[in-house]
Amino acid sequence: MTVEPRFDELIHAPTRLSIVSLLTASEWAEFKYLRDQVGLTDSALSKQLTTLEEAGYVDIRKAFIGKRPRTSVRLSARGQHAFAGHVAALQEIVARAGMAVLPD
Amino acid sequence: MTVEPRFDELIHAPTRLSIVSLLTASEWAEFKYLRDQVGLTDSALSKQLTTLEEAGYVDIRKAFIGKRPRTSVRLSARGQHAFAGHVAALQEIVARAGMAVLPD
DNA sequence: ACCTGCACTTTCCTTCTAGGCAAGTAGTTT
DNA sequence: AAACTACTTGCCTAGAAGGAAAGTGCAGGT
Repeated sequence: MTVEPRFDELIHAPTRLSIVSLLTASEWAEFKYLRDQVGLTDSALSKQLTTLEEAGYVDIRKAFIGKRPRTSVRLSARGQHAFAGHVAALQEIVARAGMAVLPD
Repeated sequence: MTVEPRFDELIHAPTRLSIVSLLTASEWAEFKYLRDQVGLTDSALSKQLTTLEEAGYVDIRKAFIGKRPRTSVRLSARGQHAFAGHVAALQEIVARAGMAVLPD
């Protein structure tokens, strides 16, 4: 169950970090939901999802709910693994940091 | 001892994150040491340190060791606090992320 | 006095990225 | 046919990062 720490620049970027972390919490997440949670425009989110998809980190499902299209996204196995690796890398950084005297 | 989580974009950026985390581990760190650890050119590091100094996150000491100038850097109290807050924010993100089934 | 070297700093330049807006696409409803 | 929903793509701008090279200040050698 040991995950090799691997700092992932693609995941690290603030917006994608929030997108990915939202996705770990859910199975399929809808486009509008993500857009509102991360606070992006449709276009910006669309591009980030494309970036994540091209990296193989997310699966994108375009389904019809009734007669309206719905785009949903989830982390792929690769994406989950990359996220876990990135978190491990961050934890390593924090661990190396002495976590010394913190002035309150 | 509770640190309020506060995502800090300035600290989050990869190079500065590594600089700051190196600084938490030491008291005063020398320019050359930092430069080699983070793998930057002199100019790039100099600029990052200026950025951190302007944010009030580091103290920069220019002393003469023998007759040669030595620039050393350390985290300021502000910098330590900001780093701790950022780490707390990251931990919150990780905590919210279900940390679900990780395929090995 | 002059030139070189060290230890950075600053300037200039290129590249990359993110995000907004507006236009485009496709199917749907009125 | 026009408008609307749900995105996607193209165009553009602004900001950030980093390298190369020139600049600064002090020290030592010739």
